[in-house]
Amino acid sequence: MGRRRPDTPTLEEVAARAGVGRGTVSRVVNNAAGVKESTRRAVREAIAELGYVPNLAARSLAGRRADAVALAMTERDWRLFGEPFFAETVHSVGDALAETGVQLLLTLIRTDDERKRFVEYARGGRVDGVLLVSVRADDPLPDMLAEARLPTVLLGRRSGAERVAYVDADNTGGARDAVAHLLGRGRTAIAAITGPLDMYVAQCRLNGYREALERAGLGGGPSWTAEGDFTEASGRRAMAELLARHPDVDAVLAASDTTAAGALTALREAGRRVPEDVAVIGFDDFPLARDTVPQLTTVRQPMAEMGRAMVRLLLAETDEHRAGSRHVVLPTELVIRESA
Amino acid sequence: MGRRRPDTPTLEEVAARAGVGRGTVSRVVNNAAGVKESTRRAVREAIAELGYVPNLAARSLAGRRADAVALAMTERDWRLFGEPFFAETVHSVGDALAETGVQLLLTLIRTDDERKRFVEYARGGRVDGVLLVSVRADDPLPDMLAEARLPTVLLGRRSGAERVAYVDADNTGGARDAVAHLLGRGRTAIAAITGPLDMYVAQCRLNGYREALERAGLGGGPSWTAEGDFTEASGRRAMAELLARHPDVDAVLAASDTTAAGALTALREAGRRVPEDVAVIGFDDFPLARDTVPQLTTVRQPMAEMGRAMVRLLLAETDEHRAGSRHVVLPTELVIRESA
DNA sequence: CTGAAAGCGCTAACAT
DNA sequence: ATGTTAGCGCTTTCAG
Repeated sequence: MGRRRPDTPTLEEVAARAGVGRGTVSRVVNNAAGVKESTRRAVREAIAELGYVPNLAARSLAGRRADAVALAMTERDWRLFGEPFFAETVHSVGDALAETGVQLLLTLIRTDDERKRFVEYARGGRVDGVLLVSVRADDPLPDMLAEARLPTVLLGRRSGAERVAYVDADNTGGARDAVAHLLGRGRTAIAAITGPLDMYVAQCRLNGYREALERAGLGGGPSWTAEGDFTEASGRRAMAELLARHPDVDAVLAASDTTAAGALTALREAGRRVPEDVAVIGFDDFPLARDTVPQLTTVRQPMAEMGRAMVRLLLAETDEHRAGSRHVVLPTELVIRESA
Repeated sequence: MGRRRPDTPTLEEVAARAGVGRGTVSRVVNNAAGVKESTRRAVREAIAELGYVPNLAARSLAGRRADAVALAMTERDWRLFGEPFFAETVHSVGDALAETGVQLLLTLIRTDDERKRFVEYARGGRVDGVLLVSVRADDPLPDMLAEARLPTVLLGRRSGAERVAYVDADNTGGARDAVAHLLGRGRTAIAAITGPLDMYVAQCRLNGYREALERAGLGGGPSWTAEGDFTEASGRRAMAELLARHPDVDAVLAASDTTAAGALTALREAGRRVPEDVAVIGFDDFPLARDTVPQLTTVRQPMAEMGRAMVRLLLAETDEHRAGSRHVVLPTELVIRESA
């Protein structure tokens, strides 16, 4: 056996010190019912005196939870790291987890090798489950995890027929509402800057955009959309393209806050006024964007609820409760700041 | 005991299937020497057939490494998440770790409660060590970890008398070189936008700036410096302040790439030309900034080496090798793109 | 309400 | 070269 840390007291030592059995100490540590208050206090005292901290490896091994969940993201989405969407996701999941005493572990997966290693890590019992953020439709990771029978929850579906548990917003409805709003304000030359079209979320928003236009008998055609990747730079580039193709554009639906910010820059560079001349609506509505472009109309995703829902689904899978549906779609909300 | 996963084979089952003892299987799994090639192959086969994956909790408990290290960051530095510096750090640490088969876990620590929980998690034996990024001078976390005798390595010192193992760049020297370069180009009205002055890295860069000026007999005075926080927004604001105080400024040393980008924006807004009119030097030199402001002169930190050094120090502490110094200061390098 | 005892799956020493 | 054995520290029945 490897060296032990002689400065790390064990449950047994606490028990000896408190003059009780190990089982009792275990019960106290885990806040289990059925321990006389005086005993409980004595044990607590011994714990404090010895500076006892439970060995988590032993605890996992003995069969309880790992008390940790992983939030994994793949390399292609690495830039999400800098996006408010990701920051907000981590925050909301962290908040939801805080109450449960579960440690949140972020992992970045870049190569297939790392993908494999991560699955082994997870299968090894070091996490209770895995949260996956905005996975590409062709990413094998969710299936690898499912095959390993690991509780998994996706933020964002990979397709309309997603079988892994997921939490998503009503992207189609949100886009439809946004375009309907613009139409209601008299805009008719409405363009769209999409997200990466190999992501279902981007397809949904594009569909919502098209549906709203079709209902108004205004089919836009492919030249009215440009693909971006949620970043500001892509929004700027896409807007420039759209302006070149359609100088008469009078409104734009952008894939995200950040994309919208990029679009605004391009519009200003082209000497267009926002929103008088061209109205812009973006998805997300994060504080960052709100500060930067206060006049922006946005479609809000209920981030806090999404985090809560993800954690709820994951814990349900962990407990094998199967409590309710494994799929959650939350409503979006149009946030109007200024007449568009 | 809680439910076991009947679909998760154990070492023992592999041993039975391969017709060998558990010890042999363990040796094969851990690539230990001293196993006949034919046996090794037989065991590998059994492993594949059963889909065996080692239980990491059991492995840790039995005394070996946790095969994971945590990279922790505190809430105040949350915005670093979006900064290339942080992304680059994670990448370089990830690369250095990839060769060793150790899982990198990122953890965000927001409250004192989470700080405590994280220390318990780490003390619980779930990580071999902790990497800390740009800690504030007054953060208790490093000391909490040291007290728990957990291998810890800081990226960036908290002070000149740092006792915890660290990796840092020669910030004073880098700033001095940068200012010397500017002086050599005939610039004399040189301002500085610093990082948060409760961070040692910011103090060092400020000192380097002052030293270089003093050597040239050009003491700047406090009105020539403005404090930022490494973000672009702070750089823009600080530059505006400096311009208001000293319209005759002809060069600026910025705390980071990103800060420099903000300063450039402010300069452009004020109608100044860069670098003809005002030369700007930023720290870091990341691809992002290079793309955005190609004419920027920068002081480069050797990120890849920093990652390697952090991992090396951490593993040395883990192995109790105490191989060499626990403190590493790497040289910076002035990257000149255009005459300043 | 509490103590004793049986593992959890693995590693590392010790035999063979 | 390989099998056997003794724990690692904890949770959880099962008796008292």
